[in-house]
Amino acid sequence: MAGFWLCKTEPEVYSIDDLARDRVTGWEGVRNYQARNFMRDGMSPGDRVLIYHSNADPAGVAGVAEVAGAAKPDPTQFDARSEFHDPASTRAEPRWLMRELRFVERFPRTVGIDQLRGCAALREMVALRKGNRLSVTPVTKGEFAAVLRLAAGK
DNA sequence: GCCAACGTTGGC
DNA sequence: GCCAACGTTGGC
Repeated sequence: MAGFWLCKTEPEVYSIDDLARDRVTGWEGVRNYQARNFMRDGMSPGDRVLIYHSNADPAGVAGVAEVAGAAKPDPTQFDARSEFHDPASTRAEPRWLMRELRFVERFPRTVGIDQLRGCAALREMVALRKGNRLSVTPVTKGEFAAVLRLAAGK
């Protein structure tokens, strides 16, 4: 049974269009334990991922990716020049993990946060809950389908 | 730029 | 283990 997720990204840093160009990318820079655990223990190859543009105009879900590989150490944690460098992490016991994500589709128009909040089927979606800041959150099958319907203008 | 909400850090 | 201080997120 495939799973469904939502990953946030700031499009000025890395957008769905960048993913469309790259086709596959390592989803680096996740530095929150709960989000890491979702990537490590929750995700499986083939899972579908809503790509959410945060700090953006418009903010909202811009497209879909899929999980393309096993969890592996995020190389930026070992890079002293990276903003994601973690001097407390070791190669023997890496603290931070990432997944490869593969581009699936870009929506014709970003499904804005107002549309998401206005959709009854998304009322319980973790990413929309008050105060939620996790960059990786689970999505139900029904929620995923509802976002695709909004993207299709239905 | 503001600020609510939340996670992390570190002194004790 | 508590919790105040601090840093970050992200919508507006």
